[in-house]
Amino acid sequence: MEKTRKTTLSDVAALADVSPITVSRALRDPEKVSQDARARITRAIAQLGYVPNPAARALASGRTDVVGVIIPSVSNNVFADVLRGIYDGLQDSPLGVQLGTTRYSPSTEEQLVRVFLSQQPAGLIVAGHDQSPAARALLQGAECPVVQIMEVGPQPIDLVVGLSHYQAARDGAQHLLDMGYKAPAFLGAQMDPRSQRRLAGFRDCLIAAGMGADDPVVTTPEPSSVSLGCRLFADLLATRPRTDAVLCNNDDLALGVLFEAQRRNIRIPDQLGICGFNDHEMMSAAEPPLTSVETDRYEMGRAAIRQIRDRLAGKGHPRGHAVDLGYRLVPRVSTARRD
Amino acid sequence: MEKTRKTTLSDVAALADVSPITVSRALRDPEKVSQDARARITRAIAQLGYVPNPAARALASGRTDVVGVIIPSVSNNVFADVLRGIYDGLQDSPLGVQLGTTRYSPSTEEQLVRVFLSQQPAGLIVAGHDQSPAARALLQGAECPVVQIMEVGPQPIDLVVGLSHYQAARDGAQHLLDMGYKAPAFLGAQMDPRSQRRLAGFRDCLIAAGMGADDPVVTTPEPSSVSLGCRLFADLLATRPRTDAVLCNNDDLALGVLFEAQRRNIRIPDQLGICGFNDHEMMSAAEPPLTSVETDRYEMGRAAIRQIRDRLAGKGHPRGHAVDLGYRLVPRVSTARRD
DNA sequence: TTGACGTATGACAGCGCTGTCATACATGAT
DNA sequence: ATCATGTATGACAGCGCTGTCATACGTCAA
Repeated sequence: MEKTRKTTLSDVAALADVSPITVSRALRDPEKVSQDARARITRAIAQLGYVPNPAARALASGRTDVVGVIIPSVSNNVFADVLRGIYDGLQDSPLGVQLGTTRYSPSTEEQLVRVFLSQQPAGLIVAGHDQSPAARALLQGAECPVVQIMEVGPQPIDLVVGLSHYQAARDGAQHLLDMGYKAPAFLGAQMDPRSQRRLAGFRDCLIAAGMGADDPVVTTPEPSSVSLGCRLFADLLATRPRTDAVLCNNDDLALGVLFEAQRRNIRIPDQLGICGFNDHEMMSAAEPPLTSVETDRYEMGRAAIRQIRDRLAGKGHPRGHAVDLGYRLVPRVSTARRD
Repeated sequence: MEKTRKTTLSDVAALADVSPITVSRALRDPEKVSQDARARITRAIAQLGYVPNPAARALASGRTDVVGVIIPSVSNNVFADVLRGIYDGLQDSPLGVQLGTTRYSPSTEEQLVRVFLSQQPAGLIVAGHDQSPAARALLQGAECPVVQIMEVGPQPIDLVVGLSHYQAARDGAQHLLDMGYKAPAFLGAQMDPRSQRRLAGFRDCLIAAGMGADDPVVTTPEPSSVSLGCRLFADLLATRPRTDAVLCNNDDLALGVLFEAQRRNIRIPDQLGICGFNDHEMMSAAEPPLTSVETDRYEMGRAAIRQIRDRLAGKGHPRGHAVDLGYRLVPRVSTARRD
């Protein structure tokens, strides 16, 4: 490993005929440096191809330009959309992203929180409200802004951007009843805490409608997929053949249900109503188009970053501030039963 | 910002009654420290809740425990799978991930390469072979292992894990001809360099079959989606009504074609053959199941990390080593034309 | 003229860790 | 007894930057 002796601040300073501190200031706070010096410094930087060393900056200042993002998984397209929002929100800022995935394990999450906080990040984004007590304590003591995303809930750690999964699912279930379906069921995979809340919303809707005796629910802890939607729907039909509608925990499952119904010549929406969750782009393209509960994952990421940037700029919201992004039921043909 | 004066190596050293250097060694190279000292140090660390400062380590050693990953987009499920492989490959290692997205822009990519390299990463993973000359030069001069993923190609920068998109698409096109389709077309979105290579494979297959005169290709630079598949297919039918098969640049488009065909009562596979690309999980679940060219995105991520870890451990492959993961045509009902 | 104040710049020390070299002692071969 | 070798540990300096305080020089009101 031959060291090429990277150019440093001092090299730039020497060439620009100022002290290193002035260069440092010119980089971070150009206002504070005279036009003249700034011009010479800029030229010297270009000439030497100087690139600052983030580790040195972090060590000296105790801060970094990295936002930690801790989510359960990258292959869930919900989080892919959130990440896209995060990256777009970070445009034209010096901030970068360090990403960690928990695989839905609270202990992994706790470890990631510990590691990320040790890097003294500019901010931290974590998914959900179900951190372990130790992780919560760590986050509570963090010196940087912390944003919990995906869900609004009681007892925020710091900032929150999300929606009520309970209400969203409850509205989805109500929609099925409103459209005249008599025996709706719930299909769920990957039953993480948010999925549990959605299930609770479904159940409470049925109870409120006087249909609480039965509990038409098929779930599995397996990760969600379209194939799994096919299988769960098959299981559902085997045990509850009179089911006439399904509220799916997410859109992948809903798509699987559609395919399985097509295979069995079950007519959508007359014999079976289908409602998904999140309103992924494909839902409107399907044949027939599938009803879903729209959530704005992209905006969730953007808003989270906005919270952090505002806070860093000193004009942010105080602790406990929550943004409820809401949701929107998007009725399509798949639940438009003709009576 | 009240500073709580983090506990440092020296604090641990004092408590364990050794010098700071011994603590440092105990952390990085436990073999080199006596049983006895190690036990005392471990106890002291636990007692003080000591967490190392990565910035200080990076500054002193000139290295970090971060692997930079530069990909075009996170919302493309191809890259989501790759990322999953990367994270799984990083299990039980001290390495973390810093993720950057280029949005398919070479200049953004170049900037990310610059920024990431300035952090002196443990390794760098970049998608594709189409970096700008400046980015290539930077990567060539990098002191860390660099892995180009997705695609095998000429003139690797360092290490490569990928497959031939040209060949894969050519085989997909040949499959359509083999199944008796007479007028296959190509549908493409997001025409990045890899897509261009796939298109070239399609074209060369037709030329080899003596069908080169016509050029049945509909593409758009828009990002891919299921809805876009519907639209491109509609466009295709409008201009080339005699088309009897489509090779899609990816699975999203293929799904869109399926839905649009269903809407128009076009029978799959007899009136229309459909072949996707990547073989995303949903392809086998569709009705009818959709033929696709399988690529192992997950393994691509894992293998890339394996290359880096091996290299860091000193037992890696030399510069220029390429792993061709291949591909596999998975024929399903959507191309099983009955003659 | 004097002092108060604002602006541009610099000196100094130190952030927490590791690379390098040195030291102390034990072991075994000669 | 002598030396080479190996093992466990430590001293020292410094990685590249920034926080803090100090300095030099102007400007303006009294």
